[in-house]
Amino acid sequence: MSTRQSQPAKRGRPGYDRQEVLRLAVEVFNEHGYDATSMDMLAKRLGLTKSAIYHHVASKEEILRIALDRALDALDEVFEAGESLEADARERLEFVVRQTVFVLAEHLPYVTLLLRLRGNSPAQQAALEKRRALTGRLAALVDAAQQAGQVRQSADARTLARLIFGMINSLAVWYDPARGGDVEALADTVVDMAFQGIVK
Amino acid sequence: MSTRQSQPAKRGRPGYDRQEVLRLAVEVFNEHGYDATSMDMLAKRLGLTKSAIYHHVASKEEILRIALDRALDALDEVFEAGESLEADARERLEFVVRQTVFVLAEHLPYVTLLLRLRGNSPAQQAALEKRRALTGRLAALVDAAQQAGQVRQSADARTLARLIFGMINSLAVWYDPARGGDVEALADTVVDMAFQGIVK
DNA sequence: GTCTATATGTTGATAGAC
DNA sequence: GTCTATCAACATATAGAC
Repeated sequence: MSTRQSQPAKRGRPGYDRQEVLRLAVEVFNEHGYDATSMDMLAKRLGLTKSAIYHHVASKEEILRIALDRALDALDEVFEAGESLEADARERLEFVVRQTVFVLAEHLPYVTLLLRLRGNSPAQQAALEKRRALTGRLAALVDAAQQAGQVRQSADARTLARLIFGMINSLAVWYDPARGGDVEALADTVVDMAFQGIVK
Repeated sequence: MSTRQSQPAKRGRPGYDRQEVLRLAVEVFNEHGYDATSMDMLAKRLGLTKSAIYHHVASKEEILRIALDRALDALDEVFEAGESLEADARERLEFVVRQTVFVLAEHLPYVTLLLRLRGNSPAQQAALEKRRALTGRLAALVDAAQQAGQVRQSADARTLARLIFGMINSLAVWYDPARGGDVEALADTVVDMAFQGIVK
């Protein structure tokens, strides 16, 4: 993952690398919302001055861009893997739903940030566009399962996809990795809820 | 609802009442997020200056408070009605799920605002607290249905309640009252998804 | 009921010393 | 790699004229 392990004990001045700045910045963004977070709040969390942050990153927006890419890349990988599975439509769909839960749980802060965007800047708009694309891909998987007679057709694929994502994405609101623990069980619950609702 | 109808044709100066200021303000809040919305943006939407707004409302936060109350009151009514229904646990739960969809559709901008809060101010924190209370009440309804053997017990009531709300609340992200149209059908879809997933 | 003008603080970002 | 000092822009809100 990271190219170098952090020093065993970093005393005195922090001496942050970009990874650590990113991690803490995303934490603060999620506490107050990206727009409501000032560079000074970031500085206080890092134990630095505002100016010092600009040694690590070019701008507030750059931090956001990198953080969003991390979430989007992880989600993209899930679809990539799911769509190329040698299995029937229902199994491909189930794979994507289950793995998306794992991505949410594993990269929770980054995905949370993604899910709360309003599109107030270029970086935000680009991310929202990619989110829409993912919804489209989920809808395509649902549609395939409908064509195969494995999912009921009383509702259209896009609506079902949105409701499924709605369920999964709600994890960002309430899932606490520190407490929750058993992600496998959670993924089972989500898959059960989704499928026993849409399977014919 | 309102104590007086607006004039048939208001030419020239707008002459807003609080209702209209509220409606437009919530619109702008939802476009950019509450925190990222300045009084000047509100002013421009209203076709007034910043100062003029303060004739209608005491502060930016007051607008938020009134808007949130509107959403919370509507949701509260649904639970009040559902909990006092003379029916079995499953029917009470279904009633609340269905009616909540209607509330979302009818008061969409106000509920959307509520669902996007981060707790950055007293008014926001108070609203989040009330939201948590509603989740608790939904969990209680799910729990009752589990006790009655009408809902499977492989997952705990709170998790199921959160997933159901996650599904419903996602409407705020994608439902477009101008296009969508048939709310009855949508409510049916949501109820079907929720129940055929959790009924034993 | 809206305006201009202003008070007072905060914003993201830069310059330049150490 | 962090600091102090500073900038222009913008924030919420108020005072007082019309």
